[in-house]
Formats: sequence, structure tokens, C-alpha cells
Amino acid sequence: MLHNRVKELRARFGFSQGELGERVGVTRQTIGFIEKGDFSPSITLALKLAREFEVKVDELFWLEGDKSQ
Amino acid sequence: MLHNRVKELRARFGFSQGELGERVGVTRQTIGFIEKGDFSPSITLALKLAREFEVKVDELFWLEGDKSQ
DNA sequence: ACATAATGTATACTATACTTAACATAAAGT
DNA sequence: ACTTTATGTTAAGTATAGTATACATTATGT
Repeated sequence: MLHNRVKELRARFGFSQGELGERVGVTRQTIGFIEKGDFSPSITLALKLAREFEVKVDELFWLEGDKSQ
Repeated sequence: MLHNRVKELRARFGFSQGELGERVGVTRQTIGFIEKGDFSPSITLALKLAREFEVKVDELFWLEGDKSQ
């Protein structure tokens, strides 16, 4: 099971779903689906999101029960 | 453009493509394709690979021209 | 020389990420 | 009251991740 902090960080940066989507090259629905946990994005998109929020991918996405690192 | 160090780290750990695939739950062909750069895996698979090699996702996959962090 | 294990590659198939379009709701501004 | 902006959600479509099967090549061991 995959978890993420996209919604939290997006709020912190004051982006709308549409704005964030535009910045990383996807639609607002895609951002919405990711926040909802509906699917596991590609590593390419995950890297772009992490870059946008200036965090490491591992801080943005993690697997259930994976406290490693 | 996405780059990765899967082949290098797999060699360092002495895994065959088949073994590594088994450990992270995909086929050997999928590992082969990733090493070749044929496609961008899901963040879920990327997290499992990083966990296997005990590195952060960002150290295993990165975007072309992205020296950040 | 033969067998086995690992890899490269190709094709067809299935699963899922992601898009497009649409409609509904709520909040904020005029 | 009306408009605008942001979000939730759904359904149908397209693109691509990932599987299954198969065959060829290379390296290693006997």
C-alpha cells in the first residue's frame, strides 16, 4: 500500500491541483487521483513532484509499513 | 529523460535479473526493460528496488539534467 | 562437445497510469 | 443573486507499464 504527502505539501506551497498539475505536466484530475491514493504514479512524475516541493521522493511517497531509511 | 543505476547495483549485490525481479515482484523482463531505460516504472516498484538496494529512490532514479539535492 | 544459467530481444496480451469531458458542490468575491 | 475558482467524482478513451511465451546468444562448468 502506497502513501504520500502530496496534498499536505501542495497546501503548504499554496498550489491548486490545477497549478501543480501544470507545473509537473499532468492534469488536475491526475493530481487529485494521486492525493486520493487511487494509483501509483510513474517514478518520472514522482521525481517531478518531489523536485517541485524540494524534498526527496522517499519523503513524498512511501510503502505501508516501511519505516526504513 | 530518466536515468537509473539498477544494473550497477544489481551487479554489486550479485543478483540475476530473475532473482531481483522475484524479490520485488516483477518478471525478469521488466528488470531488463528498466535497465535498458525502456520505460519509467511505477513509484511503487521504484521504492521496492531502492529498499532492496538500501538506497534512496533519488539515488537510484533521476531525471536528465537534474542535479538538485 | 554438451548442459545450464543469465541475458537480449521480439511479439502479443493484460493491467493500469493518465487524459478528456462532463457534472456537481462549496467557498469567496462582486 | 450571480460569477469565478477550487475540488470531488465518474465514465470512456489512449498511452504505457508490466506479463507470458518464445527463441537466440553468451559465458561457465563438466
